[in-house]
Amino acid sequence: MEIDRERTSQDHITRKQREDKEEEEEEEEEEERVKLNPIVVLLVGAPGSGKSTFCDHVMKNCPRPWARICQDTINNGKAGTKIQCLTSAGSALKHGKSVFIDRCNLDKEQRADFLKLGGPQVEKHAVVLDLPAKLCISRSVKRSGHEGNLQGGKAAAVVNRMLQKKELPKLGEGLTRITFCQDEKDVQDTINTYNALGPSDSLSSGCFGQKNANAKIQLGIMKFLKKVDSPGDARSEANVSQKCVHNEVSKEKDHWIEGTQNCSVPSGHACEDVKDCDKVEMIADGNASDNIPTLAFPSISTADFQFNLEKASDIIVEKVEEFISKIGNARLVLVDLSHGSKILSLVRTKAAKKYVDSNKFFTVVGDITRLHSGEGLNCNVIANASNWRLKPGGGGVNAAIFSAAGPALESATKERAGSLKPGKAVVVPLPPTSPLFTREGVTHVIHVLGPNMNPQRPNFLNNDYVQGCEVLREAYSSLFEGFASIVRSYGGSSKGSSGRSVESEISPTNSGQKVKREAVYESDVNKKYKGFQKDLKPSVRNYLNGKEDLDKENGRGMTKTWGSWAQSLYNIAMHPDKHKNVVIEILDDVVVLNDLYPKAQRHLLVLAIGEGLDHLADVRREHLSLLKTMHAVGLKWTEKFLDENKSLAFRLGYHSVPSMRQLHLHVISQDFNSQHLKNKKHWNSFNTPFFRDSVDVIQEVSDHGKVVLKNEDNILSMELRCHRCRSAHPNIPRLRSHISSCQALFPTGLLQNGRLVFVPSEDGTSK
DNA sequence: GTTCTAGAAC
DNA sequence: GTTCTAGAAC
Repeated sequence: MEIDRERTSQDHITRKQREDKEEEEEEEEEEERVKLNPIVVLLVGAPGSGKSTFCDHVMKNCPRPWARICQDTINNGKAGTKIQCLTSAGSALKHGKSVFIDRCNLDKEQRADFLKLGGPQVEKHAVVLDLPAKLCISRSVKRSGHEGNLQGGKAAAVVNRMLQKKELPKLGEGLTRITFCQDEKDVQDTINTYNALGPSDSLSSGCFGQKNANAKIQLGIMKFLKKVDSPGDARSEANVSQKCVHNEVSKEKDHWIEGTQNCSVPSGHACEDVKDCDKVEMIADGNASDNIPTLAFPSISTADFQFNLEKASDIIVEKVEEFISKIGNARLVLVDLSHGSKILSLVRTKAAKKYVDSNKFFTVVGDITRLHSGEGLNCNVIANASNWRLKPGGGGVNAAIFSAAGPALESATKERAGSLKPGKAVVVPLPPTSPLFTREGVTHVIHVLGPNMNPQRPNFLNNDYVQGCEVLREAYSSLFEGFASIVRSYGGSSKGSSGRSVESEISPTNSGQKVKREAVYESDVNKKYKGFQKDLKPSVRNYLNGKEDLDKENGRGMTKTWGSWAQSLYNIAMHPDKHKNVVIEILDDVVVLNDLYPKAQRHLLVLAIGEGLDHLADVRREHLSLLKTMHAVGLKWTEKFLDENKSLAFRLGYHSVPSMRQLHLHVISQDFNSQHLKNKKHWNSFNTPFFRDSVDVIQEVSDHGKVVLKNEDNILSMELRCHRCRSAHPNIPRLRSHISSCQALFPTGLLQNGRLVFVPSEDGTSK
């Protein structure tokens, strides 16, 4: 009893001392912890993605103390549990060590407990090693030391399974910083970042390195807007993008109208730019309420026709100066889509030097087909940098204007002229039904053809700038004269008719409009080219009859050049009757043939008959019924094949960027069982977004008048994934072996909207 | 589009 | 040594 009491008392003292000591230690630890500012870094990645290697590199070189919590080895060198990892990590944090959580952490649930470690005061980072599945598989196979196929296959299966469940981390989970690594370079950069992290340093918060869907869209927009700056741009692009970043993706308005006198010469400062913005808005607001006859024109010949920019800008300023005095109060506006446009900046500088009146001539960054709706600038006349055939197509301004104006412009143009010579222009009154008329208030389009310095285009001048400059001057003269004739014909006398009167005369509701229009129809400019049209028709006919030498004279659709080997489908489309050995069906608008190198049991091509339809990029609303015909013919053949073999499934679609010229629809069974399927490009061209389902193409053309082609550069060299279960495979032979037996249901995306054509099995599934 | 082939990857 | 890819030529 006595002894017991004594012991109890001793126990009490010991416990008390122990508690005090622990408290002291905890306080010290806390101080140490605060001083060391430890962080938790979750590595996120499949086996073989390089998580441990990442940790090793950082722990070797980074000056702060680290603990690596590895679930694979936490149990005395063997795999342990998540609880063990959490305990161990908590303890390391208490000792002021920063912690690497070296486990896959691929889904949110797996990460959640680790994100509670150390409470909110401990920063949580994620480093996502999102490397190609193929690389992870091959590394994990290698690491296991078993290179036999069986082990390799197992590793692949494990990695695949994990990657399919992968949920990329988000800041909302409780992370303060996320770094995404998609290749070895990203990994090395991230290692360097963490190596440089001293004991009390911290890294900035946010997401880094993510190339997510959003980023792609943004890139697409940037490409679309040609925001990729050309080298030697007179303006600092950094200034420009900072200046108006709020406008870049959303609607662009006003700010981009830059008066010549406000142009910032070579080294513009940000503050000047802001000033410009303010000034510009003021001008634009003024414009919105008035209706001064205005010609918006693109720089002629400097884009696709590769005319020297310095020389072109001299000529523009010279010709503008010459005409500005002749056209009364009318205005000329040089338009370019690109913010960093060199031609605009050259012209602004030169016009400013010559004191060209900035009320009568200025430059605008914007879409020439949306100057009213997009920029608040009323332009009743726009110029088109045309091709000699005066047809839609090609890229750039010509395609944009024809597309925005709708078929009305093409027919109205046809009435005026059939073709155009370099240096000439043709004035085309825009029918009031055209969206350009109703939406943008454009009453006339003036097609103008400039000199060509591009060897890939018709009438190449072979660097002869003496002739080139002459033709370019002539082109601007023809253009401005055409514009002057419009201004005159609307009673806008060269000397000071009011803008308002012009507006009233050309208003769509005005009954006098037709008469006024007729006046323009008979302008000199037009008479001249009606004759010319007859002259050139025979050559056009020759061209249509297959004289391929004339191919190069076709100024449209020339953004892509086709090698001689790429012409066979085109030749078949032009002369189906001469290719009866390969053609299995000839209809009015389409030809059907088996693919010469089928990539599946059934693989045929429905080929469009008709000139000027090289590929999807040429497709416009006017081709909608052709697209539907092609689809219907494809479906008809699919049904025939399904009658013969109900186990097949088919997709009908187009390659975004085909190798062979002439629009062709692939009808292909989804077994992909073919000796001709040999490489990544073959696979990915049918099993990534590079393959555009016919139903989607039809929808898109119907909605937008054309196909939006996102040119993702590496899409054809992407990793190989099964089109059914989406598993990744290291090479073509392995992939083929997998798809020969994969019975997974097709992804839901394919089962929607009739993208996949098949005979449903009795349980209603796609097999 | 395919074929050919050097050389990387296994 | 064999398999596979990727770039050039056509």
